[in-house]
Amino acid sequence: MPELPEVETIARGLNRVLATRRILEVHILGPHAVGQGAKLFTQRVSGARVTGVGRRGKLLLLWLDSPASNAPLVLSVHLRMTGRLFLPTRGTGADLEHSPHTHVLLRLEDLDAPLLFHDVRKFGRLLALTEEELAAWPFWAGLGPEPLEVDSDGFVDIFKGRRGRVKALLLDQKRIAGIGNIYADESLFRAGIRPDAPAGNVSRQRLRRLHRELQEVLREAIDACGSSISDYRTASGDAGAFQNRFRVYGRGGEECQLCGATLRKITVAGRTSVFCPKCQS
DNA sequence: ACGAGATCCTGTCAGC
DNA sequence: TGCTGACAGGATCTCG
Repeated sequence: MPELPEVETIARGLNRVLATRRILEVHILGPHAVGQGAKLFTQRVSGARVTGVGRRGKLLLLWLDSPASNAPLVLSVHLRMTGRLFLPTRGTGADLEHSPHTHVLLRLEDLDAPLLFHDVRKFGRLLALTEEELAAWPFWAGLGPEPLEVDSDGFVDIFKGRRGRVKALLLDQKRIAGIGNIYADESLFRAGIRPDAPAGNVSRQRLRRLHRELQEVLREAIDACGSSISDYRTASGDAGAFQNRFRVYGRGGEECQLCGATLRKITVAGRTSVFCPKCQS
């Protein structure tokens, strides 16, 4: 599931290859993938030049100079569960160009391989927006701070006086952007906080530790090019490596690496959550 | 303000 | 072998 480190890895990889290139052709094979309708999307993206690729939360952002618009446009891509935006190479994903799960195909100047949007579960969406439209998009406007930019005090304020469970707040993109199930569970384990702890009951000191551990696990995961557990791949189609360093995610029933206790699996905020009953309180 | 549950979607896997 | 049901989860919605 692409979360902040995975989207960051894809953005960096795509930026190296796509920046300054012009999009020559737009092929929409699965119209559901384009939230605003295929016609407007194609009109805006065709002929546009990519000026840069970035990220905000879990959103992948391609900045465009488009002949269809006087002002810059942004191509926003939310990968949700199984979405991938990548350039197939001979070794990786070349066969996916003709996959029934490839919903958008972009041809760029001076690139043999097309840029593919591939998404088995069809939850991902692409939007080509003006900056005004982006600013007016409720999801965008409501995004919380970036976890690698928010300072300790700002982070602690997210939880202060709240009755919700600490993991539910971590997953809420309006409170803090870019965290999903993997990095919520991993950071809570490292900070010694149960996922179902009421946020208001967690001490300020412990929340400061969560801030440090969250930033640390995100940086480690970015350095490892993200976690590949099912469909996620980097922009060039390679697997990430952080899945080999999970301490709790996906390990329910196994022994805790720190104390040997059996890791418990519960549901919090509708998500499977794994934690150590001895190390996390 | 919060939580629980349903929704969307399909590949994978356990169980019979 | 082949079927069935559970499961995975990000965002959004409704209901309590």
